[in-house]
Amino acid sequence: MESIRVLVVEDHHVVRQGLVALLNVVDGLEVVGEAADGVEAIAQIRKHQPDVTLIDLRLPRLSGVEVIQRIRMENPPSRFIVLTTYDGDEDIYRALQAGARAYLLKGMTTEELIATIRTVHAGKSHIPPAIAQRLAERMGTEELTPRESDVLEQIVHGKSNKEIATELDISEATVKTHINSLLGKLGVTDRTQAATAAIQRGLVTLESLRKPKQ
Amino acid sequence: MESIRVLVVEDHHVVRQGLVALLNVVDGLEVVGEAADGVEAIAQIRKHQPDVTLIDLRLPRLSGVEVIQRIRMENPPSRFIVLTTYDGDEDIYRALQAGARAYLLKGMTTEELIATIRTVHAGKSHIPPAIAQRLAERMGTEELTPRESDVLEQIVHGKSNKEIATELDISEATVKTHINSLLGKLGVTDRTQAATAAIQRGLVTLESLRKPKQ
DNA sequence: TCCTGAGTCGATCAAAAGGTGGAGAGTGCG
DNA sequence: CGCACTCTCCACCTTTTGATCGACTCAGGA
Repeated sequence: MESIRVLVVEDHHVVRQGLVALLNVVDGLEVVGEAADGVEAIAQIRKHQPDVTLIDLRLPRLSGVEVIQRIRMENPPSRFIVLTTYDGDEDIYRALQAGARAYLLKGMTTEELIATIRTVHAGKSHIPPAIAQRLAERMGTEELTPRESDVLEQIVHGKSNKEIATELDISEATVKTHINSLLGKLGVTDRTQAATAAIQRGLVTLESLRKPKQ
Repeated sequence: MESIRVLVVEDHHVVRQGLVALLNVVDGLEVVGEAADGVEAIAQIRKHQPDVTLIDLRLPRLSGVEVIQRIRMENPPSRFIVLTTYDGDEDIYRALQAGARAYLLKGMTTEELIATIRTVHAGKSHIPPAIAQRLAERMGTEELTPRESDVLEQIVHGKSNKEIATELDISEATVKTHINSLLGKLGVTDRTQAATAAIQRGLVTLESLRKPKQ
């Protein structure tokens, strides 16, 4: 019988090694390649045409979501299992939208990992109940408009309404309008809750907090 | 020549396997044990008396910092290398205070890992420049009092001053006093900045945001 | 004992934030 | 074209927040 051909995409060296080491001793699985960033991942997928790709979402150069989107456009049969430590809901959401078939946390057991690879290879999906639930909750919520997202980002960065107005080159009244709207959509009552909700959901990355620009 | 005896403490299965697999092929290193949580870690350290312990800070049952503290009290020669994906500054700070000799990010290369193990085994310390810098910045900042920390936690949870007063059973005036004080200590100007700063520095965990209590 | 730091509270005031309603301009779509 | 949506802005109002005084208690250390 044919082995399932697996590609591992993960930037953390130690984790990647761990995955490869784990998978290589399993019968019926074969690791055909590794990649440490998004660009490399695309090259490897094109080259090896793996049955299943294990992919981290946080990757240098090109995010996991982008990799999935690009590959899905050119080669439908490729299947993705998203692997992450634990970020926000937003990433999960986008990855599944992009066409990932499964989502695994890095705390999983070896058995879960292997079972999921087999499930996905068989053409089925696998979403942990805890994640499925949060995803369902998210479904009911409205999307923020681009401008509202801009404002939210500024809020997370600790800007006052006046500062946001200056930054985005609009009036303070408009800032208030957007805030009022986004508070409602996020289901919160003030900017502090909006900020923590945004961080929690992965709408804004924690890294971006450290650096003032980009 | 004798091998350096290493213990690996890490709850994420995949990462632990990766570390063990990496270390076992290195000459002069020997992995004498593994542990997946803090309690197990203490048992293993007592049993195997490793030269160097690689330890994650986020562990079930007993945190990495607590493990280091307890072991340091009973057996001075044990040496610790803290390993983490990337949390806040606060954890790094406490781990180093507790007696850790080095701090490594999971994105490190195999070479860095091995070199650090050798360095630490030789009795020296190894702190990456980026972390050393942030640590230095932190030194200048004042510590929050226990009560201020309570208030900050409530702020991060999106509570208003009135709600905080009720929650902590003090008057709103007192809440304001504490907030005024902690804003100064954190070097920020409003509660939203305080909230993001707290999350960033690891003063409050993101997990605690999801669950209302505990 | 005196002093310090922490915690508590009050009053007052200015600034910021949030809530509501309305309203015009632009875009894209059926 | 008409409709929906977004973005923009204004006015008015209430509530919240933050800043700055001062003051009392309590515990612990010099």
